Amino acid sequence: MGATKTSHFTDRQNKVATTMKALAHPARVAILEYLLKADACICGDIVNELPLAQPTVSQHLKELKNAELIKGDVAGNSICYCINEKSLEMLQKYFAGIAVKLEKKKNNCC
Amino acid sequence: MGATKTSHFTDRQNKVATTMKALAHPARVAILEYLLKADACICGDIVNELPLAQPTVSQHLKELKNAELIKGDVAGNSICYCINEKSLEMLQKYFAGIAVKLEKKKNNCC
DNA sequence: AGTCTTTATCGTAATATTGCAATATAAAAA
DNA sequence: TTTTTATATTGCAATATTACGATAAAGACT
Repeated sequence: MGATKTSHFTDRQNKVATTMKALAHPARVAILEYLLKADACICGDIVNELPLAQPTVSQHLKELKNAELIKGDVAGNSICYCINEKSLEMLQKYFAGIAVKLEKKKNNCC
Repeated sequence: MGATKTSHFTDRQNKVATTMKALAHPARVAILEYLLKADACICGDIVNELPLAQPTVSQHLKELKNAELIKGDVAGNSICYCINEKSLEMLQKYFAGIAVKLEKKKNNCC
């Protein structure tokens, strides 16, 4: 074994897990936070910002893109990566929903 | 190589990534959602709920506990696992903060 | 005491992730 | 067209994760 048994869980649970996995590495968190505060979003800037080699950063960008957390537009010679607002809005709502449910529960256990 | 270069990132970025990693598996998302809706929080119930063997579930529970997303109290013979509200509140605020920053940016790029 | 029930841990095989050097690709500049 | 610049891909070694059978540990119940 060793592979995640995705088929046994709901699409929703797999989607959440996949999105979380994309943020389960400090480099990818750093990329997201950089895109959030920077004016530009050129790949080269991100590579310069991070303490990792260019191929490694490229791989992390690919994973963020696969998870639809960012999108990349060709800008002449380079690529402009930007945050995909929809996915982050989804995450925000997911945790806001959890907070509401927790509020309703009000520690009625443990 | 193969190990994450945590030392090159901020404590905050590593903390976020670690918390996300704990939710980067559908079984752990399912556990969280079960604890959110269930009245009880006994380990055995979780094992019955999930399509995985008992040792596997135990391992996932341990990871959620290490990430401080849940806590486990001994209840006689069994263990009562509950959601750690503080960590989920932290996550909710993290994504709410991102949403605010995105609002301010208002798509001024790409 | 012995037995049952519940949960954790160990050991290990299968698979996935991380990181980077080397190389490929493709548009821009000369 | 050649060269430079920017990014992606390939290949591979090191490490981490996932899953589970076997077994251990610890409280509950005769």
